[in-house]
Amino acid sequence: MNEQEAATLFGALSNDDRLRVIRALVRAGPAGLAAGEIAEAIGASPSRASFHLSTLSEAGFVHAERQARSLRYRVDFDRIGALMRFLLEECCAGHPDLRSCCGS
Amino acid sequence: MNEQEAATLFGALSNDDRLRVIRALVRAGPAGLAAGEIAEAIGASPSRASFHLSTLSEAGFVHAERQARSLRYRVDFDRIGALMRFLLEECCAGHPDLRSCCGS
DNA sequence: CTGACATTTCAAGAGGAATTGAATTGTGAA
DNA sequence: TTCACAATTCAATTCCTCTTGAAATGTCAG
Repeated sequence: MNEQEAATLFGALSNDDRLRVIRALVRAGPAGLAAGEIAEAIGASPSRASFHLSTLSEAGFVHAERQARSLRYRVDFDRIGALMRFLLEECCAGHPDLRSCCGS
Repeated sequence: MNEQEAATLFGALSNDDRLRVIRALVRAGPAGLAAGEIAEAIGASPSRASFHLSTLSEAGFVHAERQARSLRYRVDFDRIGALMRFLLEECCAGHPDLRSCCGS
């Protein structure tokens, strides 16, 4: 992960619709949510939800799996963790002041 | 911190110039860096560096203090930590899979 | 095969973000 | 005061992102 890639990933998080998508998917847990359910959950049209889902998918924050007529999305925690690690460790050089960010 | 604000803050991180600025400021430590030094460090014109610094400053990730003819910038770790906490705790509901992100 | 449903893709337009170089502001030295 | 320096601000341009609604794709039931 370099600055270029990290910037793209942060860009995928820089939208409140997309943050709501992630939140909804976290709430849904391992079962995930169908695209239509996500659209309804965040109050967006199917087309708009699909646009944001493809951004999140390209970033690797979510993955889709076809299930009958639906596409079921799940969140990828590892990918989110990798971005956090970049900012906290690589970028911020493991600065002690940031160690407390995880509430540990 | 809500999704709207968090999205804005992630937007401030969604640029490789600005990530390099943060990295440079972290390396500089408490002493901080003058705007001109930052511009040189990231290989940008003074005007371009200033543009990105103002974005980071509005987001609260950096703060400036005048020192003679220079403006000295420092990174705000608390602000970065607050955003991380939002994603990890608020948005991601403290999901166990993300607990490992700080390498603790 | 036909029809209905779930979702994505596409084209067009609106709005915001980034880059450039010139002009401006603020600060200090002589 | 005058000059030089440090940095920001501005205007113009370009580029990218987002939104919308219509059209296309893929999937299944009858």
